[in-house]
Amino acid sequence: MATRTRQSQRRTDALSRERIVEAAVELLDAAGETGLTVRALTERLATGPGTIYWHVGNRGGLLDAATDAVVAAALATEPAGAPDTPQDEIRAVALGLFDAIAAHPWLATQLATQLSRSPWGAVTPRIFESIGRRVQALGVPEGHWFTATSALVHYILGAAGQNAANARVLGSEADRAEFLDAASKAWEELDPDDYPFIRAVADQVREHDDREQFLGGIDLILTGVTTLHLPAHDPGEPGRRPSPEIRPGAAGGSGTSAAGPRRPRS
Amino acid sequence: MATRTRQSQRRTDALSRERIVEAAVELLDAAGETGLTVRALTERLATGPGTIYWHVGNRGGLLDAATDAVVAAALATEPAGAPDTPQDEIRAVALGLFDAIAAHPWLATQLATQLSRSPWGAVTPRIFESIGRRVQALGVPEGHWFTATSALVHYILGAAGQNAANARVLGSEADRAEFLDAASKAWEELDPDDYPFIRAVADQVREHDDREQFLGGIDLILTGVTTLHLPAHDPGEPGRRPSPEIRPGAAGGSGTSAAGPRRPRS
DNA sequence: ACCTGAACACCGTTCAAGT
DNA sequence: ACCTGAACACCGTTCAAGT
Repeated sequence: MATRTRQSQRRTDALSRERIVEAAVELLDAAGETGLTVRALTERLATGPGTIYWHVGNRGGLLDAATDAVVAAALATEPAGAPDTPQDEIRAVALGLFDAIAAHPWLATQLATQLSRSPWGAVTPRIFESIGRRVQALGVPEGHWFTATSALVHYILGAAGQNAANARVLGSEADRAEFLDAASKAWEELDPDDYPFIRAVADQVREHDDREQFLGGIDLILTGVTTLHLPAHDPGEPGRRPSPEIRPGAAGGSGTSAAGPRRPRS
Repeated sequence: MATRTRQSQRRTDALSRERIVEAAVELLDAAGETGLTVRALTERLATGPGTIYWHVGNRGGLLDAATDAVVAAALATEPAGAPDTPQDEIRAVALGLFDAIAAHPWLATQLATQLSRSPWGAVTPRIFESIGRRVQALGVPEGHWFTATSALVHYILGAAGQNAANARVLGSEADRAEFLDAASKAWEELDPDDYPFIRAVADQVREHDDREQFLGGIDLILTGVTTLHLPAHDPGEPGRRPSPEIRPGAAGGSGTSAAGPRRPRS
């Protein structure tokens, strides 16, 4: 399924922007960001560079379009039917992005780049909107909407990217233990005087389950979100608690584990 | 101070790895990641490409070294003297990275790339270690160390990167309102049916203060961290609260605004 | 409207040769 | 040990020319 040799037989149908983007995603999946070159695309689609530029502008536009397509597909898998709690929906959206980034590791860098180039580009608003709406639904006061959504989105993209980096190296499931072992070995080789924390945490990393760990972070932030807003709180100064009391049942807490994500591997 | 024309006069002193990295940082600051080319370096240092490769290997190594140098400098500015709470120290480290990324916008993409390529590279462990040690000091149970540190680090790098992207566009302080205005205008132009959340949040963004907003996110996560671990909690399943009760004063709460960061602009 | 392909400027990297 | 600079393979992009 990977190496369709399309280049020798002549195309009869017209080339479209979608077909070019599709081929770009295939190249990116196969060889990462550096694998997407105009020339490689040109061969795969049996055409000339001019065609690419006519349809998608330049390489940057192509990367944006590929990113957009994959993220849109991931976000489109909305929870079918059953009305979940906002927390569960946030977990579902987060896991959807987590899996998309695991399947397309180039997405991580691409999304980060897009966020720190033109934050109001094509894909980013979609992600913000999807998470932000659920933050609203949690009952978070308006003054915290942006902060809470930012914390969730940045964690999702960052943690998923880091996971994809690990996952990419190991291919088969058999390599997994070996790789994680090597990684935590590398950690343990760091100077114990300079890196006591990392050495202490190395064992946890070796034994953790990716998705469970990821969701743990989501729940941590959700707990912060639902805990932080107090009745007598001034929204004008977000994130500063004027008093140390915490209202217990705020907006449902972080998770009853209901509609919990399908258990991952074994 | 920017355009020292070093290229015409002959060097008398030997070239060192540090001088090359220093020049690389200058190029990156001036023209971003694409501004760092071996040829540009070659001109600035009045030497040939062979010299660069002899000292630093390849372009990737140069980028890593530049990132490492800037981040190390940012982390080295540890709180002098006064014994702060772990929360305040985390805020200080976070602000240090925030400012470093604001001063060197290319750092954001670079750190993200480095994290999602070899997460156990050169710089990343330093950041993890710096934050992780304070998470330990908060009294977080060992099972949550990695999750809590990940949430903080990913938020810090992601939010700082997004801020740097905004800040870069506007140069002078006068442009600021104009730019934020344009940005939130762009948001408001989005289809109201597809993007109700973003439209609703646009005004907040226009009026927010960067650093205050950033710290709000830190406090939100810190609240989650200190709230989530309950006495009767099983560390084996991180992030899932077995019961909806919340212990009030957990480990100090999120912040009394003591030792608060120097107030930003006006 | 859509496609071709030669051509251009630029890039990272190598390496034989110098001191 | 350190530096030079010509050379190579490759890249994104343009554009006159075709259908």
